[in-house]
Amino acid sequence: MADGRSSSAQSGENLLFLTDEQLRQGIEAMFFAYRGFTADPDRILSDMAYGRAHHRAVHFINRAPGTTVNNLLNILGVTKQSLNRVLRTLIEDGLVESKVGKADKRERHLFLTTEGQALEQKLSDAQRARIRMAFRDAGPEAVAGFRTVLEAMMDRDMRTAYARLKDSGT
Amino acid sequence: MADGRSSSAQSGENLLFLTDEQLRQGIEAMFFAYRGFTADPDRILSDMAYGRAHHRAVHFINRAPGTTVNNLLNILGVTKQSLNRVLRTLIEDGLVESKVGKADKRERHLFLTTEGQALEQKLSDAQRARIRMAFRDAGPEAVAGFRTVLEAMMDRDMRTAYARLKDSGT
DNA sequence: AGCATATGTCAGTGTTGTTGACATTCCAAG
DNA sequence: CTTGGAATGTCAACAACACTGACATATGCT
Repeated sequence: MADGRSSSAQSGENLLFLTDEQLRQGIEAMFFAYRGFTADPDRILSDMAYGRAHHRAVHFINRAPGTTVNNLLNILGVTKQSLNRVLRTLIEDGLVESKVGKADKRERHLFLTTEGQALEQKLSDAQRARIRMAFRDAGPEAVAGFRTVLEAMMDRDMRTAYARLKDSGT
Repeated sequence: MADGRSSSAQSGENLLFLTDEQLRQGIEAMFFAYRGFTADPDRILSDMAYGRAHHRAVHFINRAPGTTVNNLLNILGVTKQSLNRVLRTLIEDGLVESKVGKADKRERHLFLTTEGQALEQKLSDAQRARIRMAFRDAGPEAVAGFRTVLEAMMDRDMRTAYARLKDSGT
């Protein structure tokens, strides 16, 4: 585990894709790609008073309208103080509406206003355009592999959250 | 471009993997996976006075020993002030050594000390362990697709930086 | 009634990023 | 040799986003 070539070679099979060198390339690819992944929305947001955290909130509220604060907290994996700061500004600016729950009045259900939907569209369009191009260039098999690997590197909690969103989206 | 189903259907071919729904799932997969990607090193770093930026600096200095500050700046895509703060603490703590260039004495060439290499190992091992597991579970074809898509979503600059690193690693 | 849950809020702190301004060192062109 | 520009370092101020800890309020459940 210390020679830097631990996980490769000497295994009859074709495990060359598990070389430390290959892993490191995967790590660096992930690093560089994530920058591209966020670059377009970031550019749009930097002109406004919002940041990446607002984008994430708006994205998931749009994805699951009526979601509760607690649910959003779990998906985003941040503290309620951190989320609250973001939500407050979004509500003040009229992009998000917070409705008291009917069944359980402690809960707040979150919705995008028309204006909020407009922002979500704008950000999504920019991000999707890049991903669409990347997907198209890479082809369907590559995309399937991409998704498989990403799913395999999620934490358990994230994987279930991801699966729940995925299933609800049909 | 506004009906949310713009890029799918009506194209004789099998372009269902370019549906807005599929793109959105890819986006969410990327979001959740990146959290897993950084989770293990982040845990280690949180016990020390360092953060993710220190990890990145140490990673790339280890990757290309003797690299200049300017080169590192381009790879990391941050301002020199931001990088300088990180480098200063790493140098003060004896993890990184900065040597004045021979040919051009304005340049500083960066190297990891033994202690710095130890930290890099610790962080890399944690991160690689997860990626290795993900790669193994997904299999070589999926990994190839993963890399293809990631590369396709990089900015042009990042793609060349990535390629340069990749080639130098043989 | 009493405890737990869901949410909101205040105060403080840390990491990482940004701009802008300025100093130093040094190569290279005139 | 002087001057302009490149590479680097440093200082100050600030913003975004995360954290912890503490506390308040309203509500639900037993």
